[in-house]
Amino acid sequence: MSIPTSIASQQHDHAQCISTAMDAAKAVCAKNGARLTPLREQVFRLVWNSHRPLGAYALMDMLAEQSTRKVAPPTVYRALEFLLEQGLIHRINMLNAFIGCTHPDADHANNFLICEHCGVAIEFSASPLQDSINKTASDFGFSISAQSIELMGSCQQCQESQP
Amino acid sequence: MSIPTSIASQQHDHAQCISTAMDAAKAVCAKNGARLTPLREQVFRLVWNSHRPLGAYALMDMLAEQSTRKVAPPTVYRALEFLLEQGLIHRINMLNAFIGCTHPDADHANNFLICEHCGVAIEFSASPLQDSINKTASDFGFSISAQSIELMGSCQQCQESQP
DNA sequence: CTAAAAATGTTATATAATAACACACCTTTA
DNA sequence: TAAAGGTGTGTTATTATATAACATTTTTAG
Repeated sequence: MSIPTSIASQQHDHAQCISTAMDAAKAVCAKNGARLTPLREQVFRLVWNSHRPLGAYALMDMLAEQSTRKVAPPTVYRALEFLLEQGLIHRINMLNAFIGCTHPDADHANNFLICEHCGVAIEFSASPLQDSINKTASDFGFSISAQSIELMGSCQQCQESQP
Repeated sequence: MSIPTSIASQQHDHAQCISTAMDAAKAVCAKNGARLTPLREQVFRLVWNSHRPLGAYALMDMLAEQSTRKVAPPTVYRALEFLLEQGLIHRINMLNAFIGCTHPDADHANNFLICEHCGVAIEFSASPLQDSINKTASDFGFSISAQSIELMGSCQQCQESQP
């Protein structure tokens, strides 16, 4: 498990959280020779403003608010595409939404627990799960190029507060 | 593994395949006191016409072809919603598309291998995988209400024929 | 038979994503 | 330095996916 549950509780230092993500992002881009332009960084920060997946149009509205100038869909989609390519964010397919990757350097498990009450998504990786996935694919002679594992439900706190 | 790989090969008796699915669907609806109306059955058959996930608008076009009358989106979306509720089809989130469920009576694992070359999607279930999923959720105190496991890649035959 | 419920038809609209082309800013190099 | 090419962004239009809201028909239940 790569992420402590406390993230879901909003009881963590989120400024620190963003700062760490920002540093990691810069390192990744430097390593890849990719340019984290001001626009891309702005979108990245917006994505990281919460631990909730955000839709492209929500991000676009936030961008527009921040920059006074009009912002069109391709602007945000291109930034998102770049961030996805660099492995700095993930797309949550069940929600058509995007969320910051919490371990951009490690293996890219891309597994999520998503709370349908508070909206928080927690990225996790678990070796036995991945082993099982790989074994299944192997049994079918299937070669995996991308995997999406999304578990929708209720996080611990929402279960406790909404009985 | 609930589905033989041979399904992917299109070397199976697909008429039989549809017929079996149709019988199972009728049984499920009977059990649930749900009405498999002509329209819903028509959509179900269209979904089952291949082992490839089909988009709602593709299904709509097929419906329109079959029925001479004009068909609007809500028509097909409502039928799809019904079939989803009854567990007779699944939605592939990575593709915004729908596919027939190959084991509508059993537990609903909802796990897919999807070939990006031939488009065939194979539903599978694997106990160790599910155990691992459940353990992860349990570790986080997370209660799962819906799960989506989609593995995109290349099936055995496509790997062999496209080296 | 009649009222309520369920299903379908119909029109409009919301939401998500991309295509196509223009322009600006580099950097390379001739 | 100027031309050429690449990359990133702006802009407009369009495509793709999905739902809201209300009218009408069909089915079921009392």
